[in-house]
Amino acid sequence: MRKLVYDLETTSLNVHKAIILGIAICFGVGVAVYIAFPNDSKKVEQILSELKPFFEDETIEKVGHNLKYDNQVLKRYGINVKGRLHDTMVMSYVTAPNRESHGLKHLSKVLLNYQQIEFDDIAVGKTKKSKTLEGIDPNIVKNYACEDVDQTLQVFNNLLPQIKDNSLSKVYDLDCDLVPTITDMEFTGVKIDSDKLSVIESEIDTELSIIKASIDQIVGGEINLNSQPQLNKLLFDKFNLEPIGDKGISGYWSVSASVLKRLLPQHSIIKPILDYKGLIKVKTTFIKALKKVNPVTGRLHASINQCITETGRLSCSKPNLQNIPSRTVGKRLRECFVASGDNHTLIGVDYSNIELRIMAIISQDPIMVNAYRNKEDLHTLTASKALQIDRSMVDKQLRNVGKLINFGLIYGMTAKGLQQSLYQNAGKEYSIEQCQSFINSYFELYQGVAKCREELIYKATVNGYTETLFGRKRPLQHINSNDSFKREGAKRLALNTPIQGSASDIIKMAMVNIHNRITKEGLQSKMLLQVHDELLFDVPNNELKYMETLIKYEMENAVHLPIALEVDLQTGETWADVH
DNA sequence: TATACCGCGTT
DNA sequence: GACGTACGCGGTATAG
Repeated sequence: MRKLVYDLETTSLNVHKAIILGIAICFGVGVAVYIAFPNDSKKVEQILSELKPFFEDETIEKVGHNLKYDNQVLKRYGINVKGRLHDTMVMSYVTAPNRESHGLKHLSKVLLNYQQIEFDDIAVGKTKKSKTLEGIDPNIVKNYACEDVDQTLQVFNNLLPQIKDNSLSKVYDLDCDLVPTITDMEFTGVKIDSDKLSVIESEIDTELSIIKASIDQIVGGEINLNSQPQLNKLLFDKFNLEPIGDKGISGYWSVSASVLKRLLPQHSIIKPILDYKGLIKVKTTFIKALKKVNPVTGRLHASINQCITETGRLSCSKPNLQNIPSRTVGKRLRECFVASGDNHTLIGVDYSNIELRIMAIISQDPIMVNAYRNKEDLHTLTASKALQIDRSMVDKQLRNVGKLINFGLIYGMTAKGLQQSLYQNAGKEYSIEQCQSFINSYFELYQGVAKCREELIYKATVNGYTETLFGRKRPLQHINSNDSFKREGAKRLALNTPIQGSASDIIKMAMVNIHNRITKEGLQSKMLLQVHDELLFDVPNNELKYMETLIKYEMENAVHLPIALEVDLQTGETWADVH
């Protein structure tokens, strides 16, 4: 099999503006070819069109570092890279998700003991952020680019045996298959209704100034509500409120929302402060984020990161679209995520209770498995058993308590954690003892889960890592620590990571299969976002019915497990309509 | 200007 | 003494 190892040097990390300065290519273990492109888009296009057949040859394996980036640049020049992909960043990630860096230079240093030329040493620019290779002597760029290609191939050869020896091939292949999917998602971006965004912003501005005025009046002067020291002075010195909770490392009392809520009865200023904090967060974080629309494409292109989390989940940044409000005051912002045109519709699909189902599958707990097979309501069942009441007595509120206990299980709950969760999310005040008894009753009901937890912890203790259903491994350095706090933390991860990570593996499989079908069948539909157990699509209306069936099928059948997976699918004009 | 800490949005 | 997973990112405070 022939291998094409390649690396591009561009003037900007923003792929929609990227101008190629250099490209180094090496066919297998051979001679590196370096081509310097002048800052001349015609010339770039001409040379790239000559290289196109190699990139698009299905029989040539491709090796690169962070190919999501390079392939996106190539895509912009009309090249759709085909053939088996190998990505050394992904290799680093699956072999050691906790590695301090997955950067090529770091890998080269720690795996091959080679010190590469640093970008900062050859690039020019005033600040670290604005450094660029533009205008640099082509010979210098050449050495830099060729070194990257050389080291990429060496890192590849170094890590490939590790993947095979540690049975990581399955998740490695999965993550490689996902690269083109994510490349396309980033490239596509999402359409934002900027007019609606402006309307929402001005409404929030108005409300903010009203609240701010009333606060200033009560205070009798200006105060910065974002400042913990200033709020401490105001509340605990000037107004003499009784502090709740504890001081942080900084020496100030916490003034977080949960603390402020408990201070509500003490002073009339607390309510407007809470309102202000909620709104200012929406303005400074989320509205600001949605304004980062790319002027060239007119769409919002976030970074979807594949090699960050230790569980195998994706993350999202610049901006983070995985934490746009869905329940709190800013949830209206989801109305600004719209279909790409008049004849397009959004489809939102989420797995229902995927993590709990995986818990049932991993543990093979008979009560839990039966509940799912018989389509019983697990939250109600949990509530009745944990609270030791008859099932007919479980109302909506108590069902919610059951739900929170079920969630607590996944996170490795302690009595204290459960107490806080029940107070914050359900407004229920239980004693530590009561919460401990809930947990005890819980594990009495789900004995298979209790046993499974012990086994997972034992396995982690022996192996030094925990793993997902599909073999993705997460090292747990502290699992045998003498420090009980660290050790207990690692024990929670020994349970949580298989659940969270397996769910993530499954949605990744679904994403790959859906993307493959869209590509192979020549469909115009686009996958836009992934939010851990949820996918968002933009589809032309003439594909709507077909895509609904396709997506539902591929998500529910991504993998066949002892308990069936179910998804909820919705269609609509905006993200708010489909969630 | 860079870093630490706090706080908070999602799952 | 900490006491629920996984993140990204905004702000202030502080040190350089």
